[in-house]
Amino acid sequence: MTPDTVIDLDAMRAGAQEACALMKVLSNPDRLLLLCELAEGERNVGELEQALGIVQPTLSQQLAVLRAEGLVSTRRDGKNIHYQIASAQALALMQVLYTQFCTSSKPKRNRK
Amino acid sequence: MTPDTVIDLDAMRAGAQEACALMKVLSNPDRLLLLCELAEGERNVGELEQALGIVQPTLSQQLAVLRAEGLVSTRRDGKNIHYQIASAQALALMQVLYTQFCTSSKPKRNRK
DNA sequence: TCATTATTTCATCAGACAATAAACTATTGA
DNA sequence: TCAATAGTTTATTGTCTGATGAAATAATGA
Repeated sequence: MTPDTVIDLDAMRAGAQEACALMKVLSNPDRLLLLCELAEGERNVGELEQALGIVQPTLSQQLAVLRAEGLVSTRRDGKNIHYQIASAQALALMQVLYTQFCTSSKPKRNRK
Repeated sequence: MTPDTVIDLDAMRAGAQEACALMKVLSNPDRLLLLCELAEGERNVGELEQALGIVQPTLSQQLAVLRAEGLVSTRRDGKNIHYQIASAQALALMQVLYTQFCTSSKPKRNRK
């Protein structure tokens, strides 16, 4: 009875839902910067704070979001907690974003 | 006076801001589906409604968002308004999302 | 001009998100 | 055990988003 299109729709919706979840996490400049930084290697919270200039509680809050969504994983080393990217999909997306927004035309944007 | 890192940060922030704007638009399942559908070619509103099963006002509202962000453009033909994708960046992203979330494992999608 | 079809806009309300401050937990070293 | 450092959690509040229903606009054909 139900036509193919309905089946298709369900599959599409499921995919969209999943993709959307990732988009949501990436739709915050701080989180984007965090992933950018982490894309270059493991960092602890202090390093992230210093490199990106995000105030501590905000930073921690956004890291919590990344953790909750499984985009990063952590490793404790004494007082410090080291973060690293844990999602191949996120990494793939970040790569595209990088080539689209950080390398294209714009020569050397030096503002201010 | 201001160290290099600050310059870099500004550039990074600018890029993140821009990328973030696109992520925001993509972080809604309906909009994702709309772009998915449009990625296959021009469609008018009625076709989109039928293909995706999104109720009219919501559909129109989300199309308005896509328009406002310049991700789609329109063309009127009598009573109908045809939509098409107008952003190369969006298209690039959609492609990655498609391979990441729609091709893996899941069977083939053969629409109507 | 009037009715109809196609689409958009407006208004309302509930739920999600972000910035900030304050409190809390864990680890190390004295 | 106490103080200090590194990070996280909680609470508050203002803002943004999205779903929905109702009204408005545009084009066509009778």
